[in-house]
Amino acid sequence: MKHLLQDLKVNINDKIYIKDPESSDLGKRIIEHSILMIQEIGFESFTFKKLGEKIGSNESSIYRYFENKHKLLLYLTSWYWGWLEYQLVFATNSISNPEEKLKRAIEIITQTIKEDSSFSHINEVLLNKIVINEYSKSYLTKEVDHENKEGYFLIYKRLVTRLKEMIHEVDKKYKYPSSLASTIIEGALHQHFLKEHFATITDCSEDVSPSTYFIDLVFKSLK
Amino acid sequence: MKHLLQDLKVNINDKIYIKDPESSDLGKRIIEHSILMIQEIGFESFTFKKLGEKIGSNESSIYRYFENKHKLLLYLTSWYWGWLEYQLVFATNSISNPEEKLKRAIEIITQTIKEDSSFSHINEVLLNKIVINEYSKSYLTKEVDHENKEGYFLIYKRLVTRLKEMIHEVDKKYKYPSSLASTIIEGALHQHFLKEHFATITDCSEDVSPSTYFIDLVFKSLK
DNA sequence: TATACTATGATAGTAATACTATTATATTTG
DNA sequence: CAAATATAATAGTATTACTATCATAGTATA
Repeated sequence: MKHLLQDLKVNINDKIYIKDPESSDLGKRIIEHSILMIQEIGFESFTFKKLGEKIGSNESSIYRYFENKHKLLLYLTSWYWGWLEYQLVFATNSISNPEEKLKRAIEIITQTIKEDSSFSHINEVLLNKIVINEYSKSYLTKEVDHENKEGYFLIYKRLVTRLKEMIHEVDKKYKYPSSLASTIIEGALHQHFLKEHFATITDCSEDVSPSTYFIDLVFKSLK
Repeated sequence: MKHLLQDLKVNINDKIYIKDPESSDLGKRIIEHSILMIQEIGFESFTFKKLGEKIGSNESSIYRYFENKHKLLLYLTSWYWGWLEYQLVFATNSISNPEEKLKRAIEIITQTIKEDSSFSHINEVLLNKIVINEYSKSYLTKEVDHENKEGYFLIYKRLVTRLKEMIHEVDKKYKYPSSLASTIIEGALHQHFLKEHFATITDCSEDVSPSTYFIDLVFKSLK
């Protein structure tokens, strides 16, 4: 799979950035080190000034790529969802049995990302952790309706819709395929968070993965 | 019910505040107007200075009640979960049939808060909206483990645990009662958010309430 | 009734944040 | 080689998130 993904470019809404970070060396360093830094100190403490110092560049140069750190977060999380969508399509495309296909899809979506894949400057393991800890902040804002109209959440919504369609294929009479799909995707992030920080209110642990729980939940609901 | 609740005081961890806002007129105005203001302009734009201006008081006086706006958010959301816990216990206490009890519990937890109840200075309708839009931000921080140890999320975790126990009473063999309980509570907030802002990825709407969806989901999973 | 204590308010000040603007310099391209 | 472009350096602004100090009004107490 690695070499196939090598040349894949996740297509991100170009209103999210001012200058495409994939188009230059500095841009790639911004992406690479913003992931490391946000994971390390958290999104609230992260600033363009600190990032500039880290990559031996200047605050003002980073502002030429992204309007502000909120847009950078939208970029990173869009990239993540786009990457996950690719994993999903790639892994399920050849499966014809709808139950098997859905099961595999849930596994992909709820898994803990374990190893680095082929994008040299993007660490998906850390990016997954950032999504768990920060994704909600990208849409829980007063600007969400406007940003949604601009298409900033398109990749995420497309992923939910893909999952919804797989659910529908398994049970055409099930009444809440969209809600179930959005519950799986958001709920998986939440269970991963609970596992790390509020272990008493989840059954997920070293031994029980969110995948196991969600597969059980979904297949009991269908048919 | 109203007069019964009248004298109820939600018991909040006293490390969350410096001075109990329930103990003075200024304190109550801080709570009342912070709810109005956070709902109006969002938590990010909300500042103690603006709040001071609104209530004809001073920034420095508000700092005598809360260390910072994060702690104020913890206070407001703890109050909300405490209030909801009371609603839950009150409404389900007399029900002996476990299925009925659980069904009623899910209804309480996933409902849209519709009318003002008896707390004169606290608007639960707006507070519910704040919880939907801002609650995640209170725990998606780098300080979460420390604050959890201090007991800042106790009421929330207790509510999840109560729901978990009700699930367990319905199906003692079900393997994921905690995860299911936390999924319902977090998922309900999420579905309410989607209904308002991302209607295409939910089945919840004017006609279909999150309650309907979650009751279906839960009872199909049990027994 | 004097005084002491408490709550609140007013003012000032600080470091950091989140930018914008301008100018300088290095690199690429035509 | 000139021109265009990218990046870096520097400076400056308004706002935020506080802390500290002092003044004052009201209440409790001796």
